[in-house]
Amino acid sequence: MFMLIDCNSFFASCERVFRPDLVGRAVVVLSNNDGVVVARSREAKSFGISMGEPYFRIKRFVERGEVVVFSSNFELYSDMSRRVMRTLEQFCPSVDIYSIDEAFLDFGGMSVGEPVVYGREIADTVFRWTGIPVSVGIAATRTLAKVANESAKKSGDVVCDILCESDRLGVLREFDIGDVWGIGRRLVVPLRRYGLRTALDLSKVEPLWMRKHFSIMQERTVRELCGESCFDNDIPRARRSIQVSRSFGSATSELSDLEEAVASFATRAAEKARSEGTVASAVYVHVNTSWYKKDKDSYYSNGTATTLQTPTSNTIEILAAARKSLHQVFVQNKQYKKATVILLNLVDSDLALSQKKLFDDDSYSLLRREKAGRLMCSLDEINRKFGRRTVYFGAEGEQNPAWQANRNMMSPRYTTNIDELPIVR
DNA sequence: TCTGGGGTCCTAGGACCC
DNA sequence: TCTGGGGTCCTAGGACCC
Repeated sequence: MFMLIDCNSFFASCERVFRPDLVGRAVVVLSNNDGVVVARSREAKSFGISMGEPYFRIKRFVERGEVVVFSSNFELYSDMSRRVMRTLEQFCPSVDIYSIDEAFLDFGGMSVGEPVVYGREIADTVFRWTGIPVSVGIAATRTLAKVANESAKKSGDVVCDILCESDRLGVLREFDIGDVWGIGRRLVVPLRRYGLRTALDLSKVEPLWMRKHFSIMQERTVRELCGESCFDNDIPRARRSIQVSRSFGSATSELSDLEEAVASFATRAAEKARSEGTVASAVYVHVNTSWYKKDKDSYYSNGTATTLQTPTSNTIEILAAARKSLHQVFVQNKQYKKATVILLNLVDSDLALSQKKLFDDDSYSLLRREKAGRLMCSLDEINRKFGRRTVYFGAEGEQNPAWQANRNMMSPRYTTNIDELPIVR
């Protein structure tokens, strides 16, 4: 038995926890740079605001006071997510965090009494302890648990249980094939051509036919819909890449601006790698102009990777590689709107070091690497203790440059910053 | 005027090996 | 007419997820 716990309108719900005056009102949260809508409360959905809708198109609602809008406050959402996940751990020994707002509880063959009652108890507790409303889907496989969760949300219930055969068939029959987990926009088109409309239709397809015409992933989806668990023994592997990218507040054609932006992103990526104990083998840098500008001929998008001689998480080495990549893709007279830095082929740093010792007996270079490693540790420690950017690299430039993203409507970091705690009068 | 960020996996094809 | 068999590694592109 699996339970999928999914937070309702997660980012919007986080904002409402500290703004009870917004309960019952239409709330939306915007992406970075206040670009598009990424979360909507139920009330906002009823205004016809869709996911990914550009902000400027819904601004009129905001100006009329009908919709309340927030810039994204990831520090708050990450902390609230952590609280929700901690709560879930009280209820199941195996909590698989699938994204910032959802987790699979894997009960295996464990008995929890009446599943629906247990599911409701989980939802009640999460709400009482964190203020976040959740929906619960219960089924024999992860894909079916996703279906059940959607179904609960659609019907306005908190819990949907499709463990028994008749419930499974009943829900699948009403479930659109395009909403099935693993069936995206592109696959829906050919599937419909074969006459498949609902999740039930999909579940009746011969799995091997599915593999032949699509891929092994879709074959597994079909099996999962029939109750055969195929995604349950995923060993949580360390991620293989780290990406940091941002759209700019305003476009720039200056190499020096891009150098600063890329250096900032590369620094952030290296910090992430160190915190996870991994080292990168290559640094990929990508830049592009705006896709939406009228003059399509001037659109430019290009990226390239620079290989590191020895895999590393040392900011100094990563900065040098990122700069080299940037210089290879930069061209004059383009209005750059976004830059991306990706650390590629991440491997465990201890493993990489022992290999290096095995094949490289240059003790001087090893000593230098060790010293550089201690320097990075000290940087991280200082910034952790005294706040981000207490010490930083000159290459990152000053605070608040032109390319920095707009985030003009951000709520306080209520739970993570001592100066921004909510005040109760 | 104004359009996000961060991941994963699979497949096909080419280069190369014996 | 007919053109081996079995592998690895890498990359680009396409699909998916939230």
